[in-house]
Amino acid sequence: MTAEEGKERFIQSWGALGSSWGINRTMAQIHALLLISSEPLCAEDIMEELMISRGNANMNIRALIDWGLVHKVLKQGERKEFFMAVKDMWEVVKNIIIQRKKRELEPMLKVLDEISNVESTDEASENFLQVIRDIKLFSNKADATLDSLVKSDSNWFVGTFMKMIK
Amino acid sequence: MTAEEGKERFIQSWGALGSSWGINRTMAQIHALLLISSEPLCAEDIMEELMISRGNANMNIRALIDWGLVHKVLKQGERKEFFMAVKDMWEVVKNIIIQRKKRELEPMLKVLDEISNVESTDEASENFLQVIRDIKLFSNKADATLDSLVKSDSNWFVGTFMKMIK
DNA sequence: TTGTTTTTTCAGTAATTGTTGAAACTTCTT
DNA sequence: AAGAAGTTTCAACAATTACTGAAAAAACAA
Repeated sequence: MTAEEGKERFIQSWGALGSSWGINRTMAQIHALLLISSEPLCAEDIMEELMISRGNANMNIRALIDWGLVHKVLKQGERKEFFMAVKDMWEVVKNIIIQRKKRELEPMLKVLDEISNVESTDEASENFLQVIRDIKLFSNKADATLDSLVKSDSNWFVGTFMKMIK
Repeated sequence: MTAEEGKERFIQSWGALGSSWGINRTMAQIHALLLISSEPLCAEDIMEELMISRGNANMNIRALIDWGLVHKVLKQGERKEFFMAVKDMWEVVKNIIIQRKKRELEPMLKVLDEISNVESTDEASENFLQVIRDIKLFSNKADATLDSLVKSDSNWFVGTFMKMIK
């Protein structure tokens, strides 16, 4: 396999992985492309490499910046913007956790709180409340755990965690 | 909020949550419905409650069984099948981890292995290889960590983990 | 074996989600 | 201020994904 084929393969796989996690294919592919690029790329580079339109490129680049996975880079003497991916994997995963927690886990916790105020009348609604309480308990633990995880450093994950739980 | 409204709310939210994680809305809604039901339900119950077709119900119930999130229950004297969700949240999350690891993480590890065999010719492909190696290292750690997590028990998660990493 | 009930499959269709491309906007330069 | 370079927006369109409903298959009963 040549380097060129390897890159192509990686971009495709990363795109497919994104897809199955609710991240659109193109956004994941742009991320992959920037990850493996040694130089910051501009919108045109990305459009050309992935054969996508300007609008598509722009929207997905903004989304990546929004997720904290890509940074804007200004080259002196150049007017246009260049983009560079955060390459530290721990940083990448941390940012994804932070964003998804905020966008998905926290709203769910809010809903669970609201729901757990229903008055239990019969056996069926008693069961309902019990399930909601369990999920709430579990979600709160997960929330707290993710907070700690995000605060801890890469070394901790790569080095210590496995010994602790083995 | 009445119990009925609460249930409705929960089913909708769980469906939306599923959506943003690459799980189809209906599958997540069926899961929600079974979670909060005190009795096992049959296909017709589910079709009626969620206003979906028989085909849709059937396919998504099978998928839930496939993921280990729902079990088939046979009531004596009844010919048709009934379904019951696994209600222990730890068990639910564990099964989801097992499945997604198998379906997504492991194939990605395979791809990374293949890719990391490209010969490095120039500076650009050297950078490429370095990124791939980093991702591989990180993914292997994640893989091992998830294995341990799945082997550990609920109590560990709910009780001990947070103290350890604080 | 034949009829009845239940489950499964899948081609066609519907709904959702993602993409394009051109116009509007912004920023910079002279 | 006018033009050039670059960025953003979004209505129309395309691609993908999900759902339906009816027919086939399977499971069971008499």
